[in-house]
Amino acid sequence: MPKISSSKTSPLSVHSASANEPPFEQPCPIRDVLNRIGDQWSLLVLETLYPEKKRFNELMREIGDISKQMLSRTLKKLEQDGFITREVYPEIPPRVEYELTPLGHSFLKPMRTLVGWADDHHRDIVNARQRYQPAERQWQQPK
Amino acid sequence: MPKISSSKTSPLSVHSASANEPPFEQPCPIRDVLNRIGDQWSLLVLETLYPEKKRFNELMREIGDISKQMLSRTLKKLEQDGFITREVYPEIPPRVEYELTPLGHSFLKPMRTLVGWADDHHRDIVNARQRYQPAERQWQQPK
DNA sequence: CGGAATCCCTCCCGATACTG
DNA sequence: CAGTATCGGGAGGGATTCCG
Repeated sequence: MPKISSSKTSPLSVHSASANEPPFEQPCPIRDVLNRIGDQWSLLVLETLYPEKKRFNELMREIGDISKQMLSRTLKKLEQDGFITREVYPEIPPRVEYELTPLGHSFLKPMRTLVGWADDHHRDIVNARQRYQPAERQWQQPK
Repeated sequence: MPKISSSKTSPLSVHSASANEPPFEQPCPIRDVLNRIGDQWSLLVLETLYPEKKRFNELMREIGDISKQMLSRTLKKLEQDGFITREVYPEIPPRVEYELTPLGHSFLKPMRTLVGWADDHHRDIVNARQRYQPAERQWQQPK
């Protein structure tokens, strides 16, 4: 079983390295991956990019409630990590297309396993939350 | 295919509701789930809890670099969502045991699919990052 | 059209101290 | 032992503006 924990003493903090010091070896693969796709938008962008390449504004429209900034940031991160490619066409007006790489495609499978689970069990989770009582913790709500 | 996007106009923000207004229906299951397990510690705690129940300080020791506060918070969230149970033994000194629920166990499978993928492809990602050049973005680094 | 720069604000999370 | 209260820094992310 692959490890999730950090290696020994090293903190797991995946501080994105400064510009001139690229992130080299991460102590833990899964943490590293999660810190990329665990954000608000990455999964959604990857899914939207399937199956065919799309342009920036296409993605904006299809996703609907993402800001330009976040779409831009997300795309750049995904490109950096090799999940997607970015192709610029020297036209007026400019056109930029994003497309899944083989790595990106291969990621869709485990991702969908997780998405499927989430979909199947979301009701259970919501129900659990509603049933949840702060329990026998005997302190009072502060104020 | 289960949807990832938000439903229509509703923002995806999964603002944890205020204390007296529990989070009812989330617009998107996968987002909801990701916002729980996408944090720094949840996956690690779940994995550490497998296969047998463990006590608070056991978890502290095994994980190693988690603070008491974050362990406490993480456990509470996982308990709320029905991934784990919390059992308090009225002893001196106190003893509290955490254990995976069936829901928690069932989550381990898709989770490991993802972990496995991360493990298999982490090298590719690291390599992609190293190869990455800011590319043909034609503006100059601001200072 | 496809971004980048800036502002700002909200969580996340660590460190510490205190409690039953 | 098993937490909670509190403080505070920093990352995440929305809105807007500017620029090629």
